[in-house]
Amino acid sequence: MALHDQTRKTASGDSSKAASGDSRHIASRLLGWYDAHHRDLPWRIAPREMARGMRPDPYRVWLSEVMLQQTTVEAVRSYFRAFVQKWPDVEALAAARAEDVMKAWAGLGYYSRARNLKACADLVARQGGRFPDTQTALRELPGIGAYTAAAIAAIAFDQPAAVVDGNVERVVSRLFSIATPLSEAKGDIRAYVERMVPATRPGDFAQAMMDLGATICTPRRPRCMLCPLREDCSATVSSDPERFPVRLPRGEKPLRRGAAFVAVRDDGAILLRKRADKGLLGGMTEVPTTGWTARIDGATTDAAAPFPGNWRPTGRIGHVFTHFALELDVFKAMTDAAAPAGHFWSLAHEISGEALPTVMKKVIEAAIPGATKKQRAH
DNA sequence: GAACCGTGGGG
DNA sequence: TCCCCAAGGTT
Repeated sequence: MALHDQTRKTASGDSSKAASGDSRHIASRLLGWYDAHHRDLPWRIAPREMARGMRPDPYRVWLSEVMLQQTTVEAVRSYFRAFVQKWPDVEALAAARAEDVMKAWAGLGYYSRARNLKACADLVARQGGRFPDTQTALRELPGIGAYTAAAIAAIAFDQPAAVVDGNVERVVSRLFSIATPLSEAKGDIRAYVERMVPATRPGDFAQAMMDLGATICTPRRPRCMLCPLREDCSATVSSDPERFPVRLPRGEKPLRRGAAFVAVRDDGAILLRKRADKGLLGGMTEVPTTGWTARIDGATTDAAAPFPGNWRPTGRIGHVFTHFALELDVFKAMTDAAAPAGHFWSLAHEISGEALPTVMKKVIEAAIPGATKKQRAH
């Protein structure tokens, strides 16, 4: 695969350090920065503790890495705390009910991660409770792809794996001013990283790259003046770092519409049902809705309501998913009917604990303000 | 390779 | 308000 021209540049006598591609130099400088400026994270063993021989718990590394897929550190913190408190090790998670795992994951998004997490825990527990320590073996577990396998191998098992995530892609594409679109440049970026990975402290190197991307080499307004790789970076020297990485323009998000039905019993219980295990919001709980392309007219509404009743409009909510936006007209009715097949009544004090994705909490809040908030005992 | 799959925060 | 996009994986 075609590496960029940094090798040639160096060989042809470019005396400046910029874009010199001195991989060893970059790694050691980055590790020095990491020792002083690393973030303190609940799943991380700090450099000083690593030096005293402490090692991260593979279970916690795995759990955090899955939670962190396409998700910010701040969003993950409270979920990670709750998970390790409920399920301290992989055997505990394997013993848990899948339904409870979905409930604990509710709100974090990308719910297939939760299903794969549970499936992975079941597998690992069945095989003795130890995670595999190689990239290849890790890669075969559900929910673990190229990135996560490399991250676990490096961080938990001290292996010199090339860990390439969005942060690393951004840092490297700036270091070498990679002008080809990111989708095409991934191979080159990986090759650069493979050369940079140090023989010692590969896990800290991986985390250092990601910390650098998250705190210094940010997508917008990078803090180049604070960057330990400033003198190695072609983007700060010769151009505008915000230009990299180059991304292709994305398409328009279509708008879908539908109606949602909040049936309320006299005691405040709400009628819910479980979604199919696969696809959008798979395995999560919802209130009954029409299809999400439906026209909002009387016929559609009556046909899709869970039962005939005095459905009254009570607002409209909007929600944006990865590849479409959704508007739901919310209808509400009081009833004392029995739950139709496939549905169940959730008592008022249970609603906050249900496996409700955010869009469904919005729907319920539109009909009954405060219904999804945790009740304070008094 | 491309589509699908959530949510929240920053600018 | 709107746009960007984050420690990606699966099909």
